[in-house]
Amino acid sequence: MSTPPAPTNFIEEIIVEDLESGKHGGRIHTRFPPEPNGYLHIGHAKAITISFEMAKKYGGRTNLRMDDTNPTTEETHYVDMIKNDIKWLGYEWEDEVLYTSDYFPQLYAFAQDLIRKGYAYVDDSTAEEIAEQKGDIGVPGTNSPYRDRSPEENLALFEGMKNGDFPDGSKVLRAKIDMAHPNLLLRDPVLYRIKHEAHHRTGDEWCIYPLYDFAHGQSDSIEKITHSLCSLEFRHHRDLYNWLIEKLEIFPSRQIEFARMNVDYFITSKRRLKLLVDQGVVTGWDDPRLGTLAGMRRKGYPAEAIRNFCVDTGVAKRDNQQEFDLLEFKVREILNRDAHRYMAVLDPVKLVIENYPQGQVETLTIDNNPGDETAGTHEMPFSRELLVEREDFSKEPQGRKYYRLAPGKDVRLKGGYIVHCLGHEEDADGKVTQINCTYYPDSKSGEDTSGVKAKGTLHWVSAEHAVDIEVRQYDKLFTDPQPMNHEDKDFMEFINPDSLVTITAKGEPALGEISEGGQHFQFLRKGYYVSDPDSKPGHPVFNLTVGLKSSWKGKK
RNA sequence: AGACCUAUGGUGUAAUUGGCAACACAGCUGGUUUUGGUCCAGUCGUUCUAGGUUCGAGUCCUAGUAGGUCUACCA
Repeated sequence: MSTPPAPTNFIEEIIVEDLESGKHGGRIHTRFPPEPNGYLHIGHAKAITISFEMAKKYGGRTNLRMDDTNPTTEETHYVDMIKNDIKWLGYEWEDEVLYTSDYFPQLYAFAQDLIRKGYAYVDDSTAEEIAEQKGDIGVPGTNSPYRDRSPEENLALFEGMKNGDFPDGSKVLRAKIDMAHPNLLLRDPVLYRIKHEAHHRTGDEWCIYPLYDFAHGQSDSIEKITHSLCSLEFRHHRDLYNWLIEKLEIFPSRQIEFARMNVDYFITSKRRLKLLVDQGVVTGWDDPRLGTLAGMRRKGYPAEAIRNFCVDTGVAKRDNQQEFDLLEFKVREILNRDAHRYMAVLDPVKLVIENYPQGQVETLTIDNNPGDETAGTHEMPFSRELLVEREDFSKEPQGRKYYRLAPGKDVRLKGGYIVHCLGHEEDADGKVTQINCTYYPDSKSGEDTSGVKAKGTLHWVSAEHAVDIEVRQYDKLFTDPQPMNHEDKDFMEFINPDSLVTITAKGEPALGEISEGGQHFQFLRKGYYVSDPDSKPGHPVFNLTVGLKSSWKGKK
């Protein structure tokens, strides 16, 4: 066997150790176990990345398993969304999607085994009574009065539970461990509860359902998962995970916990996400302002960028808070490489080239990506009347490092000519209505013999040929990077009122052809944009993915 | 308060397992550029505290401090 790749974090160190010691015959098998009751978000992306990449790196496999043990909250709809999101992220699971619910018969048999061995009992206590029996942190609990029922009686009662002889909440199956254990989870945890409720896959077949602690580890074991990776809050569950594996004498999967990733401006709490959707703060679970996979996809974040972000932020056991800047860097990194450059003027003002022939239209060739020769070119019309960005003109520029339009300045129109700014016209309110220029006929891009030097280059569109495009200017959803970390204030108080500003902009003609979502562009000098699924023929819609980085401190 | 986990620049992650604390992002300077983008160069700044072991400690030991997790018939 060849030597395994060098580990880059503590989990990989464990994997390498296991590989070298020949544990499980050198087999590596991980799993991602979402509960199908909500949408996947950036935190899940981290978990997915860790489990899938780890297996990939060490020649292992990864299962996708729906952890569907609670019929009350789970729906098939979510299963479909989850599968779609994971595929989009770029991962393929082993074989078919697996379901914890497929193991219900096996889990039931495990429970019977536990009962026979004297490690579990049926308890008639109410939920409140069980809570009381738990004791408290640092205070031992008390035994349930039903704790010492015989295995025979327990077996019969448990079967009765399964057969629907008892109403919801009247009985539970509990592990018999230690009511004084310092880990509260080992104070006779509930293993099975009665729920006369239809399950999204097993229908009415069952009226008892296992709880997480009696389903998750057992499912890992059934699938012979070697390394079960989960987040830190499950640390205390590991003691129970191991106890059950030991008592059941089943395949010893190993649980390893890592710190989950937090990202500035993103909320990952299912409850809060739902609140934002229900209250109409955002338009849905796929709103581009949310940290859901569906939202980030709609915002134009490439899957590759999200994967890189998750991988490059590493794996450790301390709480972490990732800066939004890094995520945006990862997004720009991919988009700069891949996105084709087009021109769109967000806040247009007319620019007239006085010495350019009336009615003349030239077709100019624009590089799709100056950093990638293979990306090709596209054409756009140039004419006497153009539209340029209002902020690219100044009546009285401040400072000598001003490269844009101002009286007396020379500026290159990207892919076209250099123009000389003469002045402007304005309305009664002092608002600029037109910029007047002349152009240097021998300064055409690619064949410039004018000798004129223009420090600035601007984007533009031909007024006559430009098309209306709907542009959704997204900004961060919150005004605070960690809106839920304020003890005195609710996170809803930090909603950014300007997180979405919708405008009608002027795009170059080619943008008018866009009629479907998911196409990435760079609007020259403005930012990266993606066409939105709301786009219709004749009505293209673009979402701001991320702005271009700017080192210009003159404005904004 | 019991138990468990964690502590390295502004953020995050490394450090050949006891041997010159590095990489990325962010910030700041400058250069290139038909995007004030990209790219390139430079720069800023770090081992929670106190003891101890050792020729030598971010790493090992002790004590403290700080943060996190745990008392659902949720996962």
